[in-house]
Amino acid sequence: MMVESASETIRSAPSGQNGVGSLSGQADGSSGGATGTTASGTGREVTTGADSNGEMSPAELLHFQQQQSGALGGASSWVGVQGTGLTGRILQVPVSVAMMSPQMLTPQQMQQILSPPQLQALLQQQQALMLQQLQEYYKKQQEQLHLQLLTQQQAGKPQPKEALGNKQLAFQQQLLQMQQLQQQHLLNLQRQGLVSLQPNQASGPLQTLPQAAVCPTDLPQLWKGEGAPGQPAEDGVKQEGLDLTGTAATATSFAAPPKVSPPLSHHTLPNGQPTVLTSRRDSSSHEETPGSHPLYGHGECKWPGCETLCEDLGQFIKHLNTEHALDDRSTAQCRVQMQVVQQLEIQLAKESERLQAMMAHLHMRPSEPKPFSQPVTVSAADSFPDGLVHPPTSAAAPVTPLRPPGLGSASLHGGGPARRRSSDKFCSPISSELAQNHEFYKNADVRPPFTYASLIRQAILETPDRQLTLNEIYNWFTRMFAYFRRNTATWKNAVRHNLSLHKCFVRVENVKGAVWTVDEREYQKRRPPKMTGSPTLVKNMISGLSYGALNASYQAALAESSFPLLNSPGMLNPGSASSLLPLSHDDVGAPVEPLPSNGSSSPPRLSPPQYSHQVQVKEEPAEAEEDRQPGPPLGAPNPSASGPPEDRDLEEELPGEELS
DNA sequence: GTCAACTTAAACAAAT
DNA sequence: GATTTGTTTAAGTTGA
Repeated sequence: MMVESASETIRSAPSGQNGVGSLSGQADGSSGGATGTTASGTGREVTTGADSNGEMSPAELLHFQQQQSGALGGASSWVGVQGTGLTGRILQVPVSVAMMSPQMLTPQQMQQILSPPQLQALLQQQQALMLQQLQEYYKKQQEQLHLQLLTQQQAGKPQPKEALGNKQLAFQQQLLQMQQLQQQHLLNLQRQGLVSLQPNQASGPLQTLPQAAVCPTDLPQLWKGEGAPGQPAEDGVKQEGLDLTGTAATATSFAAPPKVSPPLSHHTLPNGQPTVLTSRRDSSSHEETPGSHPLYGHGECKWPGCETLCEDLGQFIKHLNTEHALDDRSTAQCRVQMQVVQQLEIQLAKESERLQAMMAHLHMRPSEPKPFSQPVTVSAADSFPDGLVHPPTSAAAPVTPLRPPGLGSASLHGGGPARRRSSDKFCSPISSELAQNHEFYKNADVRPPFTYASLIRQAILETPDRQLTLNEIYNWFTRMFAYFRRNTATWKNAVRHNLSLHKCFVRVENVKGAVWTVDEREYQKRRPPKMTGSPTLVKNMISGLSYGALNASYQAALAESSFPLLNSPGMLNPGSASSLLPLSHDDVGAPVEPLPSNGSSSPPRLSPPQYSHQVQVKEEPAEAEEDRQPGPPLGAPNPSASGPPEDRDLEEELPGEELS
């Protein structure tokens, strides 16, 4: 299908289509096509801008910038998905081809048709053409900007400093993006095997663009001393050669995982991201490490594009002073590296903003933006949810309740019957857990780490009269959990199954029809005897629930979840006072699912009116508690009691009762 | 390895 | 007759 489509596109390409579609189709389906569209638009826009007289309104400029951002976004997505060389190639090809039109041939086809020298000549010609257009465009833009500045100054209406700065910044970013496109284009060609970059093969235009990118303001010191803004520093350009190309490759390869095999060229990509970091250190804390050098590591020079082996630091220093002295070439390389860093910072800001938006969307109460360099640390004293600080009523599964709901690996769309085996019986009180993470479950498509039985029980107990129809139970599930808004047939069947299977759920006929109630005694009977009866086991559980273990588990879960903002107070605050129950042995030894106030430890308090005409459908077991439970299923509301049922349960649930 | 709890799926019947 | 509700059985997984 895709092959046919690609072939069709290829055949029709000469009639006017660009080559993006053909390559996209040939390579891959969706992703390539999408990127291709963006790249195509960018290329078209660039051409239009270059062909025009250079006049571009702010709106057009913004549009152009957005398109460029889109193209870069495509590159970013390539960064994200680039697990294989093929994928990266797929997504990158359209950018190249969009610029290589109108040949309308895939690189492979061109390789078949043309000899390598012809290919290189062709590519260089195209690059030169494209870059010439770009240069022309940017020169005009720069002139226009200068003109505007002058005009505004002469008019005595100086534009607000901030506006000017923004404009220049935008312009700078635009230039940087174009540079990246250019560099990526080169890298694409390398990856496609169309270009085997040799040290002196970096064409002039490839290097002149950075010169054009020189902005009259906002340039660091290193930029000074270069040629006047807008005037290419030809000397520096000519000397850049391979090293600059290598740096350019670095600029694009910072996002490329090392898995991507280097291009056919024998010139390997030098230092990916570490180069960037090294460069930053180079400019900031260079002299703070006398015993080492940020540009020296693993016995080789970390200068972008260098990788010269140096036996020791002395040799490296010597090499550094000779090969990377303060000259035009080094300055140009440093400049490129700065641009790389700037671009990365811009990208970081974008991603950070995106993360904030995502968190806000998920109602995760985004905290103040944190630098990503900040490690995710959880202070056990102040960050644990309340249900976590005190041993959450059970020791058996400390991790599960600690794990921010649904963020654990086992609960995220996990497959298989056992994915939710974080049994409710060993979890923190479901109601407190739900209360804490209500918004999360409500909005995140995450399976709650509770059993159907516990959820059904919770649904019933949440109602004032402790009874629900089946449909109301359904509604509660869908209302409380985004997860249950899909696969309705499955979980509804499970709900019905659980209602029928467990004796703790009692069907009651009343005026409304059939409703379901909870027999807490039966529910508690589901607990494993060993959990309630064995003091030794309880002791072990207590020891197993040491604070440190909790903390470690939670931190591990957090690290696993990659939701650092869950540490925000909104998610992990100590919780309400009601849930901050003392860490009593009762909690530990007691059943995980706390008994409601009308549980076994206390006499049945209220008999809801509806129970007067109830019809006990289910047959109680022989040892049923008719003797001790004269009334209908326990689960009747306790209006007099304050606070969540489980809180009362924790207080009232006595081991003695549980042992029965 | 066994057992209990749990999940999922499915079939079936009764009620709506 | 279609849908909903309720029951039951079976198979599989997991943790104790």
